[in-house]
Amino acid sequence: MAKSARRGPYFCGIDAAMDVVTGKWKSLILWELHHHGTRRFAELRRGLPGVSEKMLIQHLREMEEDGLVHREVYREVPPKVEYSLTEYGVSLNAVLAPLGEWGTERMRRIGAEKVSVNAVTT
Amino acid sequence: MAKSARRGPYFCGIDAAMDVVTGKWKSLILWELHHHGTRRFAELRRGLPGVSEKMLIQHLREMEEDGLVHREVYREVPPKVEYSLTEYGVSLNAVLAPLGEWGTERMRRIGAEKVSVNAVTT
DNA sequence: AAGCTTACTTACCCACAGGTAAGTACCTGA
DNA sequence: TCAGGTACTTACCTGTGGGTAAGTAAGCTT
Repeated sequence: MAKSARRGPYFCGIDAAMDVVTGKWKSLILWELHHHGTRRFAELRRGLPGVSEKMLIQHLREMEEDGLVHREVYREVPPKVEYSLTEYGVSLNAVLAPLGEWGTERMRRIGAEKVSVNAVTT
Repeated sequence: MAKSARRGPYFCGIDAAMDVVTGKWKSLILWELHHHGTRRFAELRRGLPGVSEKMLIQHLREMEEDGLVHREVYREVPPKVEYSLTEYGVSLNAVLAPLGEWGTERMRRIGAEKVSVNAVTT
């Protein structure tokens, strides 16, 4: 193991920012936490249709390492863990917003479909 | 092969935008073209220390497919090809700017090094 | 006629991102 | 007593992103 890193060296700022966002589900996790404020592990899993438990945890751990996500453990049974964005994570989400709008426009432009996130009618 | 794609379906806008930016050198190419306006193949290669010719072309082709980059061929010998950003590419770069600043701040925060892009004293 | 230039193309290879699936510990409800 | 829910952990496997390096076409220079 001993992967992780994400400490450069980088070519430029975008490079450094991308390093933290790269990962199939990271931006989605950011989005999910931003919208719900606080989510439990299983809630996140249900909110990201297709994610495997392994990748979800791995990404959450890395984002915690990077200071984007806060992990709150409640010592109960059954276990309860709540994830939320840190200030830093919120700030990242903020600068991602314009990119998100650009992407939404791109979806219109190329007529891309949206993944059905139905179910979660909660 | 027949890879490429980059047509969704996507979970959200960020997802759709990331799809176009993902690739080790794409954001750097965007940056390079943004700063120089127009660059020849070999100039780009020199501007992105470490990039292989294969990846550079592959990325340029994909970005052309995606409408971000314009490729102008001059039928001369030796061959001359100029790459530049399209309006669409420029607009992507614009929304990436805040992300770039966030990344620059992150580099300060974690004390990351910058890749030396010396040489290119041109 | 050999060599240099540019802009690729092609074949081959490896590391790693990410998926699948089973296992763990603990308690609750049927 | 046993399935079910929580939040993971671990082992294993595969696809592919990206690297290396050699080859190609065409004309100019020496």
